Amino acid sequence: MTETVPRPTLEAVAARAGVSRATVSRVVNGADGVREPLAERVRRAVEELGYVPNQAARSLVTKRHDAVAVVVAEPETRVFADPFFARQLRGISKELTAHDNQLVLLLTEGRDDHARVARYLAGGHVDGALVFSLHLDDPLPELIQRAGVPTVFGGRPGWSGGRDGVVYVDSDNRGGARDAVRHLLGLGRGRIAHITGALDQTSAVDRLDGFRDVMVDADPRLVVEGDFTPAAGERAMRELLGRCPDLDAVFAANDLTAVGALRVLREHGRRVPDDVAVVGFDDMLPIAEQTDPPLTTVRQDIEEMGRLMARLLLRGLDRTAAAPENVGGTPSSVILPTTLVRRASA
Amino acid sequence: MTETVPRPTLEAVAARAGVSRATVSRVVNGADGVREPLAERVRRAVEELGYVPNQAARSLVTKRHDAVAVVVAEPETRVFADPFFARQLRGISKELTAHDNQLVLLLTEGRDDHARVARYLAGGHVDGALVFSLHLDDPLPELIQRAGVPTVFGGRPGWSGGRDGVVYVDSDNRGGARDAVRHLLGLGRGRIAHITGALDQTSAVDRLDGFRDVMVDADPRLVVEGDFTPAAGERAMRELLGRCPDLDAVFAANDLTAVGALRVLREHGRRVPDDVAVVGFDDMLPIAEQTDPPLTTVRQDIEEMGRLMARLLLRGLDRTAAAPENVGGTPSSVILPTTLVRRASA
DNA sequence: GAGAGATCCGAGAGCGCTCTCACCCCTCGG
DNA sequence: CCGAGGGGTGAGAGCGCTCTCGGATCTCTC
Repeated sequence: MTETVPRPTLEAVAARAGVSRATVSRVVNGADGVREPLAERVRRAVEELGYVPNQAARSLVTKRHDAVAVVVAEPETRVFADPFFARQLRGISKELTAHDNQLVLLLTEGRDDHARVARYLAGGHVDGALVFSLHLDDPLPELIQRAGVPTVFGGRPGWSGGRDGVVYVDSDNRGGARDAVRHLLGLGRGRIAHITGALDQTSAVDRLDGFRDVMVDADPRLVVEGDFTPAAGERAMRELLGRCPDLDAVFAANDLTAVGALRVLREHGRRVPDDVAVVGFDDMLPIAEQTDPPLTTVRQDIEEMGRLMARLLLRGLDRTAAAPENVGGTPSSVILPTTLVRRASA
Repeated sequence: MTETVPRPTLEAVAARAGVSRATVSRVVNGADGVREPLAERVRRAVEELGYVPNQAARSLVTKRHDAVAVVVAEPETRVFADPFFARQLRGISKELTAHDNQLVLLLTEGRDDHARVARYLAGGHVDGALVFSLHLDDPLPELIQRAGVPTVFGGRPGWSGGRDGVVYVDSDNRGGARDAVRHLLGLGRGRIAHITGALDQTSAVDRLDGFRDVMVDADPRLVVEGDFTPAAGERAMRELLGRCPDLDAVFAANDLTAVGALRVLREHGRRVPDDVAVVGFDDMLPIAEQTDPPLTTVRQDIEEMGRLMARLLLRGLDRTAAAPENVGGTPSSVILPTTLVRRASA
């Protein structure tokens, strides 16, 4: 299991190179102002001793950690079942790595865990936080704000906290939903149903709003609440078929929901898209391509969302102060556009 | 974006409570030896000032971080595509959280990144590391060992490093494979093919060995190399059908591979299991249940593997020294049993 | 009621690093 | 050839915490 060995300190390197700690520090941190022969001697000493700076000591004085926490405020079962998260995480990871920042993943294990997370953030382990998938009644943003940790949210938090400094990255959920429904209308469909996502999340609410924007006086029985899972899609679809057997289109709050809906439609012998057209949301690959028929859906660039979240945070931390695009001071929220992807289901 | 505010220090709390730093430290760390009225005063001061200990300062002296790195030595595309990883991570996360340890996720972005990871581990950010999904030629274990970080591997590393202290958690891949093939034999199948996993990983090699244990003199044309992906499953299945149209069973190195194989079998009009029986490996839910027909497969408890990895590491770090099961000194590797799950495909 | 022993608390050193500031030496202009 | 100026280097303080150790206080016991 490889035992831990006492590491050489700056002091040791200094002694070996016959210089002061300050000089070694300068060389190690790439500051100039050390003449070449000396610098070389220091580098050799570092090499020979296998010196690696102690981060704890360093952060103690610099108050920087070069680490960012990613908080997923979701029951973990969902986190991993939903590829959405993975994509976003990937974007984040790329961006952070590019700026030499570490990613500290904080998974919450149920509600009580929020306090633990807040404690961790307040403990000064990380320079900032990226928070995902908040629910409306979630105490986390409140706690984080109190902890005073710079934060960027993924998805518009349904909460303003009285402060206007809340920064988030979101897709244009409402606009995307409108596009989806308009597309169905354009196909000549009139009885369009909507299976919502979990309505305690703003993304679900926004998509529902988009649906209603277009279907101003839709039959209320055509809207059924879901929760973004395939299981909910199935349940909701069954309910819809029972209530309104004459429906000719379904706009599902996401692709997973659509998958569930497709399954039930097939079960009931409804042909897609001939009898019922189906549109999803997310363009979650490869799922969206492999359904039968392949799913028409609203694409959002999830990885880009992640990347952007990280970039906004780092910018706020002055990490990329030198970057050319970094004019204009404090970062503000970003809404990414969506695009309709036509496949066979609608 | 919530600006960072100077945090109160131990000193401040001590001043407010009218005691020494030492006393506050004792109270905060739950050490006994502080009389109740005083302790209460300290707790109030902590509360009022919103004091949270500075971790950097703390680790500087204790040399503990209560954090563990999880290193995934896999091109990230695969990491997230494969639910395997998610399960294991979940087990790890649970166990770590239960012992108040943080999970630091290190994703490697290509080969060069190994150096970055090694540097991070050597930097003394974490108390130990959990490393996954190694490939045979991977330089990472070597680097990690040199960094002197206690480590537990997920899956037997195909590398011993000359030291015998390597600890890992693995499934009984070879035994599981034997069970799968014997099951097919028991079904009266004689022409059993095997689609391997990525043969630069020990799990794939072990499963192949298990296959050969039972099919001692199998037609070598019945073994095709894959890489654990559905795409490879399709390709390999096509090749197999071309080479040996008379095959009557397939043992796939994992469920994803089996999914690909099933697709191609259907395409070619072979009925499963009537014409060709198929067995997978992993019992990856829900995939394994939702294939058509539902997949017979070899189950391994992936989450438990993760949990166990974390437990072994923490034990090695003396975190759980008081735990009753913790007799017997240095932890050693664990091989978890597998079980055959019979569904419809074989 | 006094001494021994246990208990509680505070002073202070030190973890490994960064960063300021003062000092030294080297160079160059007059 | 001497003094001013500037760049290179080192001394030392201090980041916020833990932990040892000695002294003060308390509790018994006879």
